[in-house]
Amino acid sequence: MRAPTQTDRVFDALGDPTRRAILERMSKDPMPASALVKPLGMTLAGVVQHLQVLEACGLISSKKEGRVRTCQIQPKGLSIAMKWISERQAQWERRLDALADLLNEDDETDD
Amino acid sequence: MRAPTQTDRVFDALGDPTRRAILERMSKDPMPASALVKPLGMTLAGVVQHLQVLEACGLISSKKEGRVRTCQIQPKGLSIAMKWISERQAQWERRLDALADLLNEDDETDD
DNA sequence: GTGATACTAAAGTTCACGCTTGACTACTCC
DNA sequence: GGAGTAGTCAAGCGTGAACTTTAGTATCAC
Repeated sequence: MRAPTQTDRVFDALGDPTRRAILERMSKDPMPASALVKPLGMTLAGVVQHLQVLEACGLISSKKEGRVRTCQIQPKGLSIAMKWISERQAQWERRLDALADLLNEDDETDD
Repeated sequence: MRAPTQTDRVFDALGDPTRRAILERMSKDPMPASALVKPLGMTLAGVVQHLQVLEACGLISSKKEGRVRTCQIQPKGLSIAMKWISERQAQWERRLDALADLLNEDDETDD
């Protein structure tokens, strides 16, 4: 219903194993779409659709020279996912800390 | 075709916005499934299906007491996703470093 | 016991997503 | 120019996933 945030789009993109495989290859080297056809065992059109999703959410960028479009990872996109995860972890740790404080207070009142 | 790894399962789970909403709430406080019915606007059965996915991949854990099953975040699950992301970022940075080294070598031979 | 709550399990529906196909454009090389 | 390559676009197909519904079990409160 509500418009998807960039975090939504990034996690949606990362949710597909083929797209993660693309990112794994691209984090080693930039490459054109056609280079992914054989390793992924899929048509060029299929590959391109994945690349569009990855580019739309900022996980990769691409530049067309002549007839070949070269794509490369955009680390900033990954850090959006990173941020969401570490926020959840931080929240959980804050909760544990608060719990510990509560227990300490009980100890003190016990004295 | 090949069996999904835990990383696959974690990212698949995180790919759904409803499941991320569940994790956001649970990182503040543990809660039973029924507590999510109203905020998510969905039947209990639907909520439980999401919780099963989250538990199967290790993102949450649950314990049943009486008739209520209380769930809480399992930070270890999140760190699996974290690891994958930082590996990609590290790979990309290594690539940039190698590129920089190459340029430096060229500079030296220019002297 | 009765009724309400909290969950479980199975089956059915619906719709979005991943992928292919086919037709097209643009560039490169002979 | 012609042949082959790289990519784009639109349409369509099939499957899986996110729900719901229905029916059941177990627990709590009275």
